[in-house]
Amino acid sequence: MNIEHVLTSKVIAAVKQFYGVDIEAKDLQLQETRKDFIGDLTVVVFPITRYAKKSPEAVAEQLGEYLKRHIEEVRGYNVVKGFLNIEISSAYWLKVLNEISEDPKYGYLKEKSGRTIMIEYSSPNTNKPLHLGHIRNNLLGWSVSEIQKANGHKVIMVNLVNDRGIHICKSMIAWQKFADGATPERVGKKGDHFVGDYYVRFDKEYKAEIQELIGKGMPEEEAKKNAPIMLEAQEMLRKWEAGDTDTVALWQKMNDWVLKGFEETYEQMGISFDKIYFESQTYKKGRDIVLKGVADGVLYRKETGSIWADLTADGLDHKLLLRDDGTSVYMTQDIGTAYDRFQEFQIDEEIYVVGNEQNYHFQVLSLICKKLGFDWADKIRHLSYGMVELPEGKMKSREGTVVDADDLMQEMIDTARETSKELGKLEGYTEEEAEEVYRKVGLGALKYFMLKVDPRKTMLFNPEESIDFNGNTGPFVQYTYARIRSVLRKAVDSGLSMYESDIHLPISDKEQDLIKLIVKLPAIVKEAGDQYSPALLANYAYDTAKEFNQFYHDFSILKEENDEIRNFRLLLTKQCGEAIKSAMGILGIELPERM
RNA sequence: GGUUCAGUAGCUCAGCUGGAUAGAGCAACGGCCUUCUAAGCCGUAGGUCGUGGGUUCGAAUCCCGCCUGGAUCACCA
Repeated sequence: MNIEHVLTSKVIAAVKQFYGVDIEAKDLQLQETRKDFIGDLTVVVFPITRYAKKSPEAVAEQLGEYLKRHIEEVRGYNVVKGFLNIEISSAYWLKVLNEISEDPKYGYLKEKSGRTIMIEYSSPNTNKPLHLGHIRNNLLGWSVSEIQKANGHKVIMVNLVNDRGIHICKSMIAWQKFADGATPERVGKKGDHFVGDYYVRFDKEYKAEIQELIGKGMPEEEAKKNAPIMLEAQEMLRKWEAGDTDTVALWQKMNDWVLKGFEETYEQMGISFDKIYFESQTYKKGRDIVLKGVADGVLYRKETGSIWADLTADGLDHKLLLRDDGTSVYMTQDIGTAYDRFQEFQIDEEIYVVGNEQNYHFQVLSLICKKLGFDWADKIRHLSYGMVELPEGKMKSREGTVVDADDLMQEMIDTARETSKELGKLEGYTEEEAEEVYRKVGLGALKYFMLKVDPRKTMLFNPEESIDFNGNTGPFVQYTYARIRSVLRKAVDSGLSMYESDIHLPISDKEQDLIKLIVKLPAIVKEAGDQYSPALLANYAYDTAKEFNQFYHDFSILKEENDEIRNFRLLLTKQCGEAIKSAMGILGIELPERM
């Protein structure tokens, strides 16, 4: 039984006894005592004052006395204004620490919730490589999935690859015209980068043609529509949709190159999927559902034949669902795929990890699904995240200010290598072992930097700062963990055993603070799950690492002469490492044993 | 204009289901390597929590107005 529950129930009992009023746990405010005050937990008594008809101080005093008498673990209390600060005995914290040490996967909930959550993330286009924005998406999607798993839910991670459309045709046309039979293998380039180059090439040619037409006196708008290369791309899209054999074969070949490239990127990033959907196979979906919606009178048809949803009653506009020619649009597809997924899987929730530029889309999606009468309409959820900006301003592919995902990851690893070598770390490691550490540190820096920020917020990615391994960064947490492992290795080497700590000596405040942080982990995992926010876990890992660093600095561990104290500190060190490992592991950040 | 998200130290971010004197890191300045990893630790300095009202014992946190910035409002995806 956790001390907070005990306190809560006893306070309720006391209020009942003294003031004859029944209050509920949620009306009670029990919080951690602020650092500047003495105590561990604080009851805010202001809300109780109105039943008691006494001053806040008197109420606090009365409750404090009661708690001290009735709860063994309560060692003492003090009252400051309306705050009752309760001091918990060291014995309690030691007991909890011992309990935690028996849990091999501390921080992960053991009981299965029985809930299944589907998470769709990444969703790349197959015409160019992944960039900085995708990195945030991928890391968020992955860590949120892991957080939900840690909360005992079953998670199905899916990726919906956008492998069709005019943008793909642009790369295809440019390749046909300018590649002269080149392939990624022959050129020695990653497939997604290879294809992306032709996408850029298309844009260059397209712009040149527009200028040429304008030079001949054509208005800009018209020139954009009539540039020969654009007409070719549109023609290619028509051929693709008609199932033209050569076009489909080329499309297949180029998509395979790109997807192979993506696989490498995903692997380097440490993410994966349970199932991959391709838009080329799903883009016609949803049509029947929409037509049924018309029959049911939920949707309406215009004279020209197109089908719409009227959302003006909800403060939104009219939304197109089927074109005049009867083909689907993006929204229609999403309705269709969602429908299919709820048919195929027993899922209790579906989360889409998509940038906030699509907030409107998802608002409309859930509204229309509700109108269509689907009972799963309220089970879909948009995990919206803000854009990633650069110090110089926005990323623009046309202006060449895009930060490429592969390049960035490599740059981070290179910097980790340089820094590590400069500091003369990792002596005695083989080249291979050292490389593994550089990889963990470089990627850890990137991942932590991205995940520590509240997903909803637009974030600024400063490449230089992320490579600076000081402060609130992944490498700092990793470094702390490496030191913890080092201490534990040395303990083993010198034959020190680590048994349960049943010391009766009082432990210091610093040590108690550290235990309290360790104890908090499961609550943080739960909260992160409720809020779909890895940021909480990242900041928790940092807080714990920082607290450990102070402890490490102030107290001797291995050199402590008193066996009981040394063993206690070793156990504390070990569990601190476990807590950090769990938190970082859930975020998808690996921890090196040395660095 | 409609919808929506945000605005906290010079910079990047925590804190937001109302609670005590608003916290970190970076940058600046000053200390600490004969002692378990100095990618570290300690200290100094830095704030009208965008703004004006309201709700109450109490507001960075909740409500309303305003200001500023982002996103979005296609027979694109």
